[in-house]
Amino acid sequence: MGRSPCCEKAHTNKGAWTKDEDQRLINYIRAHGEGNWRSLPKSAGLLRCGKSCRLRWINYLRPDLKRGNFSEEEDEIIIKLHSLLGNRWSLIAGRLPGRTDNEIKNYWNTHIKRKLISSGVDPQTHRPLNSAAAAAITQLDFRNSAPPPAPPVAPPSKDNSSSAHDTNCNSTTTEESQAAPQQQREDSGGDVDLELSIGLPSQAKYMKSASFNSSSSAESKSIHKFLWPASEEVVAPPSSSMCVCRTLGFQKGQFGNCQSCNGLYRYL
DNA sequence: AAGCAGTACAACCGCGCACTG
DNA sequence: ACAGTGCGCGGTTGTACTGCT
Repeated sequence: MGRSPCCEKAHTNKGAWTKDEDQRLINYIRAHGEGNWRSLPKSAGLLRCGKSCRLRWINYLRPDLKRGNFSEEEDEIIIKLHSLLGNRWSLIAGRLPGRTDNEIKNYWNTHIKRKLISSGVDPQTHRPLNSAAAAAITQLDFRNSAPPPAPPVAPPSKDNSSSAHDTNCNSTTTEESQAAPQQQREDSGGDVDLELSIGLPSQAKYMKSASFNSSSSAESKSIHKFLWPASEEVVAPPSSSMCVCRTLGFQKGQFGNCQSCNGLYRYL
């Protein structure tokens, strides 16, 4: 049972976008807004896949994009968030206005990874490189008992990356999720200290993932912790129900006060 | 100047989830 | 409950650019 292709590949352009194509896309979105990506190319007179249009707009043409080099501060935020979230680029991008997930992902792979390695830090575990092997062995020892205190970083395989990470987050308490940053602070001489506290973003997609089967109160509390701005205290919502911040009318990715739990939440 | 290797980043691809009928 | 569709995400690839020999 195959998936229907997102577009007629035989009649679509591929590769670099021309200025004319960019202009058509910009004009169309200005007039009609974002969305309906599948039908957009035809309506806009573009011989492109809808997905390609969406990507071009989000990663390159959007007017609110901040082009140019990443600042030192942005570097630190990315490193910090990656240590907490792993390869959740879209979530990391949500904390960096004007930056896209693709941009951050590329920047990570080409700059930060190398920077961390050269300073003796494993970019996946955010631990000192020479102790990474020991950490792996330690994790193996946990396999027969409780879930290992794995670093909050997605493993390379996509199939189990999100599930492993989600499982970790779901049962993760604040102190657990801060273990890696704490380690990093010690390892990097304490130059990165954004005081970020974090838990699992309460996205329905994560709640519904195959790995999410938690029902304990502690875990259901932890899944209500959201990405927190620096220096904000993590406060779990008072009830185990879904936080209502999805209904408060925030723009996607924005932060705001949740009237239900009186906390600062990010609308996802 | 030419060739090569390394780097940067735009774009593509496949998959999973949400939504809808 | 189920299948089809659209969208978003993360991983990967392709290619232009840059620096070195």
